[in-house]
Amino acid sequence: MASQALPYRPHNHQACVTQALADARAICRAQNARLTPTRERVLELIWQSHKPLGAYDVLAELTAEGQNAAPPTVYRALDFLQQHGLVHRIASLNAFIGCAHAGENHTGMFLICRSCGNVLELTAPGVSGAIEDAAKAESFKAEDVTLEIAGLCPRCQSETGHD
Amino acid sequence: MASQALPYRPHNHQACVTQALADARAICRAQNARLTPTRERVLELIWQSHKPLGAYDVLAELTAEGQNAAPPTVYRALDFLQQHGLVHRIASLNAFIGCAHAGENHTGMFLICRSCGNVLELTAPGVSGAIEDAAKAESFKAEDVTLEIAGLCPRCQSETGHD
DNA sequence: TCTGGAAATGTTATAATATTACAAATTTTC
DNA sequence: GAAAATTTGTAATATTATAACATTTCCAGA
Ligand SMILES: [Zn+2]
Ligand SMILES: [Zn+2]
Ligand SMILES: [Zn+2]
Ligand SMILES: [Zn+2]
Repeated sequence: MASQALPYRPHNHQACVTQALADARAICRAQNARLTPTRERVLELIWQSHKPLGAYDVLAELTAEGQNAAPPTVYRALDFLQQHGLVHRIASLNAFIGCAHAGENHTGMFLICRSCGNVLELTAPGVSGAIEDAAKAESFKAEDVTLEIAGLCPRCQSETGHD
Repeated sequence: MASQALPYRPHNHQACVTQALADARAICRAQNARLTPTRERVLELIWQSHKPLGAYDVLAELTAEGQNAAPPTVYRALDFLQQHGLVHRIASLNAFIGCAHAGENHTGMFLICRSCGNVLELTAPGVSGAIEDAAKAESFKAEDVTLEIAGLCPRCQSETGHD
């Protein structure tokens, strides 16, 4: 069996964060986009863990740090990060998570554990292909796909199984 | 080419509504669930068209009709209808639409036109299968799938093409 | 037909998420 | 350095959803 994906096992998460920030800087530089301090800090907060964070959770952190922040501060930063493919919004949770495939052209598919809250972002060509085919069969021009699967991650399945 | 799906062409929509209500009554009877007047009226309002309706749109209608309605009135009715598979919530729109496959065991896939607002609910076995495979590959136990495709419906594509 | 419990509804208040509008400051471009 | 564009500050408000508790309606069993 393949080793479990990152969110599902202990790992040096700081490495995830560092890598994500480095990627983000490179992507913004390449796109001539300004990763300002607030935007970068919001991205870092979003990457705090593999669990999605609500906009108002981000806001609370910024406020706690003494930043002069209001809802538009956060939503603007999140809009910027979304537009540059650095974070995703999870519609079924009204929350945001760092993109695990920033820079790659991809359709995110999210496995959301209802027990521990961790989210794994996948790129599944088979799924994307099947979706495109289904849309094409209806002559529908697909532009944006929201695909979110709620359930139990491997770790949480085994835990309940041991009760 | 196959004829276009219902939402995308003129049709006797009242027939859709009548059928949906008849199906709902049968399903509730079979499940020993009470399709009370408010619940039935909410379902009928949701079926008003093939465009999703917000909870507060429903509320406004009920109020206009002189019903003594508050947000919980609507959300309770919607919860009931969702639980019995009669309506779906579209997470990316915060809105609700009548289920086009009530009674069938299905995973809804929604094609949402960003221009006209119509939504087509599909059942695509190929897509469901691919999603299950992808989840299984991560040892993830999928329980609930949110699949919403935003784009342009056939009608709206041809209109923009003629500009 | 009474009656006790369950289910549904009424009512008020509030929580949680997101946007509008306009002013001020900063950065970039020329 | 001035004009233009972008970003940020600030206050108010819109939109979506839920909590909490009282009241009513329904229905099964006595
Ligand atoms: Zn991604
Ligand atoms: Zn889990
Ligand atoms: Zn359905
Ligand atoms: Zn359309």
